[in-house]
Amino acid sequence: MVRGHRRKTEGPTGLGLNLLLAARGLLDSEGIEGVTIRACARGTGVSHAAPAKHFADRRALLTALAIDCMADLDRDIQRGCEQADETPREQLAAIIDASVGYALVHPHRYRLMWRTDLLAGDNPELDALTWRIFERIGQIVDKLPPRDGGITRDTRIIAICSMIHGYISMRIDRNFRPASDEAAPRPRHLALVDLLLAGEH
Amino acid sequence: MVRGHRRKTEGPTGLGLNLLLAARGLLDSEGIEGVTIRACARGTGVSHAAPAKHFADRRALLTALAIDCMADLDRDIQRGCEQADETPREQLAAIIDASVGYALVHPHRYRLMWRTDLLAGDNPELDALTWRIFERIGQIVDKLPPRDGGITRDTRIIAICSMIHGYISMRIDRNFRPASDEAAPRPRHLALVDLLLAGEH
DNA sequence: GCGCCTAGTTGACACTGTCTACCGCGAAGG
DNA sequence: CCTTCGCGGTAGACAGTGTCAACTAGGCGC
Repeated sequence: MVRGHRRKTEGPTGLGLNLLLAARGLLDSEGIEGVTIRACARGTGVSHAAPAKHFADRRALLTALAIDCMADLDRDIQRGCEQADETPREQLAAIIDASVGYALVHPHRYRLMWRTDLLAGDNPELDALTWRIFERIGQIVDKLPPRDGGITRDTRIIAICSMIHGYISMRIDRNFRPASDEAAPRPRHLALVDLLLAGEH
Repeated sequence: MVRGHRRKTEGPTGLGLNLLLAARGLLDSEGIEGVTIRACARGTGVSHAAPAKHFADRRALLTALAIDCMADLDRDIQRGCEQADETPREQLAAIIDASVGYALVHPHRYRLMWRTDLLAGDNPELDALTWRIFERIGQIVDKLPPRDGGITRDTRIIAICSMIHGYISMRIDRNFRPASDEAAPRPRHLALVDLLLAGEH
């Protein structure tokens, strides 16, 4: 499968890395359905069964790819947060802005990351990355005044994540009224910040 | 393809209907990947190429199935709304409750409905159903006091839909912290109502 | 009765993931 | 230096898949 001893927790090496590169290209150009083991093999100039030596099956390949993408997204978010003001509102806006931006530029990547039905079920690495992003939201929640009514920190995090994720998903999947969104004067996703922070001050 | 004259706008008939039934069964038991043309044909006791006479390709089959499911969901939502109080809060809670309920009982159906990348791109029937659900939210927004800050009606609708859809998607795809949700004392999705309506009164 | 069209049939093709058997080569051990 | 062994690659096969083409039974209009 993969060489036994490798320093630390490092991704695939050699051909495995090239396969992932090819997979990413296919994902961007043809969508998830286009990421096939054989197509990756062709794109790397290697026989159709070679990838099996690096990825147990297609799930494993897609999972590795999803981890890559999730790490990318997390990096984008981090960069955005660093360049923004420290206030909760600006931090939240930065996260939303970075996420929406990433998803609109790489829709297939965003879709893949969350399609856990296509990925390996038990995946600590992906879970850790997801948790990191959630926790960024958690830090924002912590800066907000506490809420009454038995609404827990977790619930507030989930609510924010849900709205962001739902908005992005529906944008990507074109579920909104025809182009009612793309043409908005001020990017609509920034209005979400106002709505999320309503009644918080 | 389909018989020329049919009264009004009616779904497939005869074998086409049985194929859809088989498809729904496969969707529920094996997920989207399991809904294959040949499996539907087998389940209906017909040759592997027969479905082509009723559905141009797999997309068309999945699209018809998605329309069925969306109509189901809409019916559930309607029933929920009718049994609830007229207040915006109760109406919104009813919509969320019905949607979450439907999605948790039929996760694959809910997933399929929104995977427009798998469905036929141009689909007025599905669009109309989606719009109907959106508009139910719109009616609730209309009952709320107006908001300042250049937040349009559309934006408010989109925000609410986004949170609901995002929450459901992440529940279905198990993206939340391990089971942190299923065990909540009061169903967490009802807390979303409070958060969505924060600062609205 | 004659066509013709509809809805089904079988068969084929290219593609997929996955399994098996093979093989070459470099490193380890004696 | 020679042997052995396993890693990373190869080709080939198998069961699926969607889709297309050719064929056929049967009912309808004329």
